[in-house]
Amino acid sequence: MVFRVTAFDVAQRAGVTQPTVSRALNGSPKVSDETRAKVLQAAQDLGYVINQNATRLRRGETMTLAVVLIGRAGESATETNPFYFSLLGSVAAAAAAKGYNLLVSFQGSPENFFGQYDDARQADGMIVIGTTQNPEAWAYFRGLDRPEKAWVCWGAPDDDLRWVRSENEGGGRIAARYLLEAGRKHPVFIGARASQQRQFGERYAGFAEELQKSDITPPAIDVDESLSREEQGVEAVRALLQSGQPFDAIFAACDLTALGVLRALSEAGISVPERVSVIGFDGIRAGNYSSPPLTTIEPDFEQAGDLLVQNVLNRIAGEPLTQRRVPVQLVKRGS
Amino acid sequence: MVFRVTAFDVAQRAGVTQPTVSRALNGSPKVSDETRAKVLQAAQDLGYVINQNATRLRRGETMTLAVVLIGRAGESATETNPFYFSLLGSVAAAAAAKGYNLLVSFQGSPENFFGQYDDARQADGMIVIGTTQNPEAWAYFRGLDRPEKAWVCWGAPDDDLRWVRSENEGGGRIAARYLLEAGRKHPVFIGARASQQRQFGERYAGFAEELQKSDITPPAIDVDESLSREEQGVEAVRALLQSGQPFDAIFAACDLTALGVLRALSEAGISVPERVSVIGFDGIRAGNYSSPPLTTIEPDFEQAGDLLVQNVLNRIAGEPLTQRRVPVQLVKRGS
DNA sequence: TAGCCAAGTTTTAACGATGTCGGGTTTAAG
DNA sequence: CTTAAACCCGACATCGTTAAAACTTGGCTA
Repeated sequence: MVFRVTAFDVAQRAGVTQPTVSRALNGSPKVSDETRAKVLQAAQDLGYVINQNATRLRRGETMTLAVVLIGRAGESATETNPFYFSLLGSVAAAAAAKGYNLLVSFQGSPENFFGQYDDARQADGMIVIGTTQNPEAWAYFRGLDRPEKAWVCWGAPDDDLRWVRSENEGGGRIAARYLLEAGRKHPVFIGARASQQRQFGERYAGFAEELQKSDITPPAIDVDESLSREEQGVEAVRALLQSGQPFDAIFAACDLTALGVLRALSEAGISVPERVSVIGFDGIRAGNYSSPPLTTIEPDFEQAGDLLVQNVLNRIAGEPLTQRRVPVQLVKRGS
Repeated sequence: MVFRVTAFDVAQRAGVTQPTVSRALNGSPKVSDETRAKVLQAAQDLGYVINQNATRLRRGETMTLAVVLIGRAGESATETNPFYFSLLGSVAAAAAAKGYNLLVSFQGSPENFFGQYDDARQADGMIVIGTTQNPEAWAYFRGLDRPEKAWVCWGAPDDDLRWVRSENEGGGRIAARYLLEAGRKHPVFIGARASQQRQFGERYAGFAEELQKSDITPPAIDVDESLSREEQGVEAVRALLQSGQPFDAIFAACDLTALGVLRALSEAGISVPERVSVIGFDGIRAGNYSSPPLTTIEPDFEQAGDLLVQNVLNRIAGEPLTQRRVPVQLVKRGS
């Protein structure tokens, strides 16, 4: 067994009692500068590191947030969407800035999440990030609006959940203006608009609203939500081609779908962006490597992380959610 | 404050003492079936969930592993390489299977990692995943081979660190055979072979060894390690073209580099795979979306996670590392 | 000089679990 | 019928910290 230095050891060396060490190190005002200096010196000499478990037991808080990543049924979130990695990185940065640790889970049934993290006091709050393509996972969080439960989610299939989301309508409008400026006359939306994915509906709404100003009513190809996002793009393009309706631009509900769209168009011999413009939503890295590189609407990842963390901290403090919309911007690439 | 049920409450309801509750729930043989049933019933009635912090303080172990993700200096690991997301997902699955929680960090100086996680008893062991392009971060782990420190890393710039790696030489040989079978006569290796990235050197070694059997000595384009992996591919192709040496196949040290290679070749008007075959290493998702889709050597991610976790558990138990090589396989796509 | 206040400490008591020890019951052996 | 060995379970100590209460000082007021 390895020898560990406790606050008691520090106290002995500094010639004070152990609680004084605690107060000195925690910056309590009720300790003289002289004593504090002695304690700090002793702590440094001995290489003292606080035992977080003792603090947590005593204080009843963990300074830890749990992040639960939900992929499609039977699939890890890593396979479902690389977007989540960016989001996770941003959440990690925001949590670290606030002094919080991050516990992540890619596994387990949602029913157990609270037992494992919240009830067992492993985390003070919980951030849920996942695909709406896993409705069973979300079912649990629906109606879990009890005040003592501190959680916030990204996206969310329902408006009444505690979500943080992109400025989807604004993003849709940006996409519309971009396509109009590129001289497109027949834009089409592809995405699971009618599904549980509220964000997609919002994206379409902004898109349609903006185009309406130019007297264009963009058709929307609703897709089969049981397919992967990418396959959705492929299938939608096939359906679109078969329908025979004219189109010269596609706004895909998300980047993975847009990549599927690019593939399907390429296979059909339709050149992008010459004959058809394609724009996605999310700003995933793979969009850089497609041919042509994917133009997209990208949320401000840093703010996304900040808002998720800030809002869950609000919940922990018993306060309501504050800002919940993440601004987006157009990233022009080649499509 | 929210009411929480403790083992003491359960004990009262079951009509036993609190330590008996502990024994009953932990499956101690020293408790009668009858008593155990009473305790279990009481626990269920009250919705008892154990307080992990108390257990951890008492037991001195946390059942938690820390994962530290290291990106390029000033960059989050999420930006550096999407490969890490797959690895993280696999580690999470393996840890969950062993009953371990996962604490992740994308931040902080390596000097603080042990203080934060190991010394403060927030984690029993540590898994370091990161790019060799951040030498300062690795410097700390060098020489940190003290037996009481339980850590394992992916990749690693030095052979004497506690690493887990892909079957790099085997992968190099597979790449070589693949290119030979495709009828290629002038294969080239692109990658920071001479850098601190040991894995790249191994990939080249296997590649060269296998080609040697056909009396081919593949040239290697060593690249500037200060560039991103992708830029390395771009620059290497430019250098290659400028040198005027003939080539009809490229084995890139990693997928991001391969994607850079594809881009540079495309810009130079060289068709893939007609004039030049390209093969990468890592199996990142973005390789699916390039044009053409990237052929690559992919490690078995599940095993990668298992081995990282297993080896760090070995370290925790004071045992040596066991299997450390992750098998790889060829993923044929279009390049 | 008694009385009081404030500052700085020590004392004491948790937080919620686990492990050791020992005694009381029951069962089996003598 | 006694006695020893299992077998259970309760009492108590403990992990390392923080918070509240009690207690010293010294300085200042009345």
